[in-house]
Amino acid sequence: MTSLDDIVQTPRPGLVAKVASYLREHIVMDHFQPGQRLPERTLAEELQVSRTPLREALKILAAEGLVEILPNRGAVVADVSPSDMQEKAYVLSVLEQAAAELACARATDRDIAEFQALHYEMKAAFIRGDRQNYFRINQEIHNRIVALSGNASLIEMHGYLCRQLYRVRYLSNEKSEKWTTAMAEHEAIMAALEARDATRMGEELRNHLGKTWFKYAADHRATETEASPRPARATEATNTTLRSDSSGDEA
Amino acid sequence: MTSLDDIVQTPRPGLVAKVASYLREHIVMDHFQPGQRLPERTLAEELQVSRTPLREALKILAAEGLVEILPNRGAVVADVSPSDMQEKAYVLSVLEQAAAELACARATDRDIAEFQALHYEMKAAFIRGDRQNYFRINQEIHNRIVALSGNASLIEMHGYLCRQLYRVRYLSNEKSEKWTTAMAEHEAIMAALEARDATRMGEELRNHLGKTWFKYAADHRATETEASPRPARATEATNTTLRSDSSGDEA
DNA sequence: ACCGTCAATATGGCATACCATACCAGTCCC
DNA sequence: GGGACTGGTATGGTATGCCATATTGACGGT
Repeated sequence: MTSLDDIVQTPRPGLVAKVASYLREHIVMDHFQPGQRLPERTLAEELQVSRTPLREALKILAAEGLVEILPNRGAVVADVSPSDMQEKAYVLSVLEQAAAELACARATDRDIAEFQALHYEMKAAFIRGDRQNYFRINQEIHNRIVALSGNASLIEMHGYLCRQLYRVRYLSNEKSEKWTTAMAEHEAIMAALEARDATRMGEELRNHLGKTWFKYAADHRATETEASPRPARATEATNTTLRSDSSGDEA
Repeated sequence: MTSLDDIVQTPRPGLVAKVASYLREHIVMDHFQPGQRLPERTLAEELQVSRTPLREALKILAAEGLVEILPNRGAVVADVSPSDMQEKAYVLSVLEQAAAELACARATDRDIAEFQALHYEMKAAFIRGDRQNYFRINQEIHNRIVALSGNASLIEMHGYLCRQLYRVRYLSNEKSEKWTTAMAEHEAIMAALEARDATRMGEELRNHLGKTWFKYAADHRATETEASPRPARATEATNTTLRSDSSGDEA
């Protein structure tokens, strides 16, 4: 009970919210293996919380599709099959297309300038071969397009899908050799935005996402047989992380 | 509030799932006023369950957007503003458009025949002035189109939005005088499906939904002033939710 | 030797008790 | 007389204990 005081320093957002954020983060960042069990007692002990907030957090994550709760058998990290992936990716592309159309109409010159800046930042990372930053900026651009749509529901559902796809999206980025074409598509998207051609931008974006995920599917099928190399408990270092952050996410 | 006992006899799918379904049903069917508080103890007593499963159910419903949980202040039935409504409806139209395109490609002759049957059933209800059945069959048709898309994620998100819109959707149906045009639009949708013209069907459907919701907005603004059967407090508390959206970047 | 069944243990589900916080009312001081 | 502060009460948040169920390993029968 020593470290409980550390937690209680930020009693504002509620414990379950913290636990949920923490688990969400780790699942999304692929620190937990898909299919891995999440036993309540041990996890609760590791996180230094009791089972009740943990259970409620798991219910939230289940509603978000990140974990699966099997009746009387506990929670496991959601295992998203490649076909699920493709379906989700399709919906994602539809949403982003719609977002692009809205964003095109709403974007100020200032917004477009910011997109251009991000775009060239990403291009820089691309040229340097800096996949980490490329990936991050890429995500940022997509998120901003959706944010610019101004449609809260659209933003919410986009986030929902992104969380489920983040893990594999990242891995896909690590592997793919088709960086170059993806970059070219981004150029086209930017051009459409600058021209404020909503329809074209939507189509380019949807096409871009479609290709990206088709590519992923190919990569995945290739490596599927030799997967699951590590059992990976991956639950150390937890005690410090839970309480310190999560005061304000956002941005 | 009596019927939970029937449910509680079967401990099969878990109590929280039952409580969640029960509350979801009642919220969606407009048996609870938007903004109405859901005090844990009294509700738990009424439902003959303890607070723990009720709390977990509320967390699920919060993740589904049907209730709002205010930190340290409890849960209230989500109050969806007209602008929220329109945003959600827009996303709904986008999803159904996409679903229609997929469905057009996948529908068998048998499926199309079934749609025609439903369509004429609906037309019958229309002519009889039977709004109840008209509404039900209408929903059924839309749901089947989405189901036919074969995309589980699309179906899921469509259901998610429908639950949030059901209440007002129903009320809108009760009031609107534009039945006739809606019926005509359905005719056009059917025609496109029969012709297996995916693009046209998508556009017709999206247009149809767009009009429906525009119409709703007009109706709602007209009756908004006199539409408070209850004092409807808790309208002030909408700004601070514990929900942490906007995760998708940052490493 | 193998399969089926039973029991033991581990784990999730639910209830309840306790604690923290927010809201409200009453009083006291300015 | 009004405003601010403080104590009480109502309500949500968290912890824990007990019960139900599922899984697994061992033993006995075929």
